[in-house]
Amino acid sequence: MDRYDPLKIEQKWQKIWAETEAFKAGPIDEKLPNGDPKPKKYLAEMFPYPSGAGLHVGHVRNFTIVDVLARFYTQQEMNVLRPFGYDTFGLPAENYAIKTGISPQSATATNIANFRKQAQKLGYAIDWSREINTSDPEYYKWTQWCFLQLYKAGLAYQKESYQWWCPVDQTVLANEQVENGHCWRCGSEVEKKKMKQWFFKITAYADELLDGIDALDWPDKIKTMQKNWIGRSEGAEVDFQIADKDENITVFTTRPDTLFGATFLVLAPEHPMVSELATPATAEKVKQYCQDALKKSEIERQENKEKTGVFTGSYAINPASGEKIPIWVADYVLIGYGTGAVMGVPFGDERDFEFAEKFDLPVIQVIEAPDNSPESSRFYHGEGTLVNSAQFNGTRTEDAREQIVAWLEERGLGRPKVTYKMRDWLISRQRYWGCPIPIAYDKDGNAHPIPEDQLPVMHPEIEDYKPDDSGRSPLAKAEDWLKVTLKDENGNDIECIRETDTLDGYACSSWYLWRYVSPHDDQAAWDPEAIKYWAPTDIYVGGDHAVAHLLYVRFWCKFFADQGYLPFREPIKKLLYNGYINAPDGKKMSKSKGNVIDPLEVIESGYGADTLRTYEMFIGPYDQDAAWNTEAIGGVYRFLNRCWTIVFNPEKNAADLSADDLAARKTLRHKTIKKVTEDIHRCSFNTAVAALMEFVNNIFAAPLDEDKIALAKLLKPFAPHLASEMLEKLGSDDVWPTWDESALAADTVEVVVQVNGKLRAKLSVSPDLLSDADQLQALALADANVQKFTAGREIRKVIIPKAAKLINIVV
RNA sequence: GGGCGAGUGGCGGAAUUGGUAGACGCGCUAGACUCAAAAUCUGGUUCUCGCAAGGGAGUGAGGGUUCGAUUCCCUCCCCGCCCACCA
Repeated sequence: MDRYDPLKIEQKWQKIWAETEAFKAGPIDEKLPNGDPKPKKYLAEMFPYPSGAGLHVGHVRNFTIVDVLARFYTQQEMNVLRPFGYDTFGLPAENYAIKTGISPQSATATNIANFRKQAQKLGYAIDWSREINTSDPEYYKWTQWCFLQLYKAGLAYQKESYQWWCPVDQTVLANEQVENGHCWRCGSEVEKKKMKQWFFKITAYADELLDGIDALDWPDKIKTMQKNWIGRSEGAEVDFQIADKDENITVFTTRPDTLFGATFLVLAPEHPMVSELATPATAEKVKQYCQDALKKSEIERQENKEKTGVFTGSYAINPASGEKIPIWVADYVLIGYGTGAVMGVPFGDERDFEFAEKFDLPVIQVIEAPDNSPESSRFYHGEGTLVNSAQFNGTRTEDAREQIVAWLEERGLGRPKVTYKMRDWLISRQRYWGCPIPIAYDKDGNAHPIPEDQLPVMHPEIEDYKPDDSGRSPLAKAEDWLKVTLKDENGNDIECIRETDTLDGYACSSWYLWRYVSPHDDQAAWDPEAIKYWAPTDIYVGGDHAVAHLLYVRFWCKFFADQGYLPFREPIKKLLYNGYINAPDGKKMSKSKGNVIDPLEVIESGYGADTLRTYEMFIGPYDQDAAWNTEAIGGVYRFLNRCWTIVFNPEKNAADLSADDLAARKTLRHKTIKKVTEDIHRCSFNTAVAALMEFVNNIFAAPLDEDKIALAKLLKPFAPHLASEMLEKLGSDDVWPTWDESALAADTVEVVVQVNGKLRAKLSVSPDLLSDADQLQALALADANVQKFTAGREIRKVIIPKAAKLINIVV
């Protein structure tokens, strides 16, 4: 007798799917049989970086979620776009090249081939005709085009500033790539370095990026993280005149109501006015302090919250009180936020209070807390009424904020101001393996865009990938490639040198979801008709990049919508943020710990791809982390084996069911169809699989043909090879089954009887009785066990809720 | 320090709108098949008292609302993640 042989079945169907191009998305004008346009679903995972290690179980979870949904919607006769691609630029390939001498181009090609082969072994319903690769000139030509659009609109610009610099990878990093003062890639401590760099002006969209978050069908966790990252705060700028000088220092504050309590000013060490404010007596000390602060790593600045600072020797005038107040320099003030200068209000701000205590600066109480407030009187940052604030005394702090700003504004000393924690996106990288920036410089150093008809700026092949601390990328070594002749507006030649920095990889991934709609288009980044039909992406699945990538895609979407290239302003309708799969010991899988589970080994050990896929869906809720359980996967295999037996083992086919059994079976079948359908809709994949297991346990001894067909159809998104084999044997199509509400009602229903909320009996009654409260109550009270608890007591209340088959007797 | 999420049997987890706590799976266990084992099949499996029928306890701890709370509210404990001198 045959046995369930997953590897044989899977090979057979993978071959059929490849030969028939089974998962090619339909045309954008595809019609239903009745002539209506076919509804579409566009699903995608966050495309992988194809590492040399191949797919890991985390990829499998991520891709399988997309695959279950893609197959589910396909079986529901929708036009499904389920593409796949590779995010190939980046440091690992380059570091590998430095170590081995194998070029990133060649390593990438090898890794892609391996990833493709592995994804095919998992039976994914991918439209392979749409494969993309960000380091392919056909693709990065259009990344460069996107850059030029941003450049033309003034949203790509150069600025000299202090930047995070990773001394090991020898490149600058974006804020988002610095984690706790360490490089996100190599983990080494980062430094600040002053350099001229390219930026995208993401802050131009700060408000829209923030305001759009609430309406997104995304996990709250991600939404909160994005909000915090943008970090909008409303306040005011206030100008403090420098004493005896005709110059101002402008500060940002969210608490203008406490202005009268400002007893000093503090500037960040990097503030441009610091050296000018130092007096001959303090100059040496100030200079020393600023140099030390710059040298200090961000770690040290963060870890050591003990306030430090130095007096500049200069004074400013508090515009409200007219008092002369000292100007200090301290590293607790950050140059990148607000104006890089703050007013010190020790009474109203804990940090300013610590600073004032340490350096013996005066504290003026400016807020009186409400009587019942337990706050200490030494400082208080809550709401209250103003004191020691001249004409504003007695005003509530909430009102005073507006009034004081208005008062300042009338006198030209201040204005309302909104600031953001989010900075512009630093995009230049001094590395080889990235998309070349399509810019060249003339002999005077002026930047010129490369004309669109000369794209792509090809990535030059070089021998030596090593970066150095020159601040220039290895591209500078490609001498022939460097030189380019451009034309000025009069048609005269300009000799130029190309930009040698490359683009942050996040730029490449900021638009790939749109490339998928027309991946081989050589006329445009994306086809306007195709984008109108397919985009925005309906469901996007990933477990990483909560802020960076997912914020950048939204930014580019809004930008290209403004340019008229996209007919929508949010790129992703629904986001599924899947959890990690950890090692059996609950720790993160890592090569060094030797606890990595290799999905290909799981498949080839005999379990097959269907078991692996189904197990990863069954392992727990998709959005929670889960630990791999080497034994539990056997349970899923046994389940699929039973599915196989039901269809292929004829001995189990003899059904000899009574009329009652047949009716109960019909109810069960329709219930299961409903449960699985609804569970997939709400992405509760683990309970959908559980419902199928329950169904199989119930029908196993005597399956009907209808049961087998329903089972195979419902199973197909999870275990597509086995289900296809079953459907072929059964001679059935794979159209998703529907349930009949009327078939869900069983002949008898169970009603639970509680006395004082405790379960005392279960009654089996006809469904008609559910609406007959009196008779139900009579039946319940007649039950022997119920009477044990009601005997001799007065029945005070009987509750029969509509929503539940339950009766609660209160005595 | 701030924000978010979570805490349910030996384990992973289920309970969708306040209505039978523990679905499904692992593990364990008894039986069938077998010379035997594996595989497979059929039962049992929260703890506890009881031969059983049945009783008592029970969703991190304590309190509250309710006829009824894993679910809602308050206080606290522990774990995980994210942000963190952002004025």
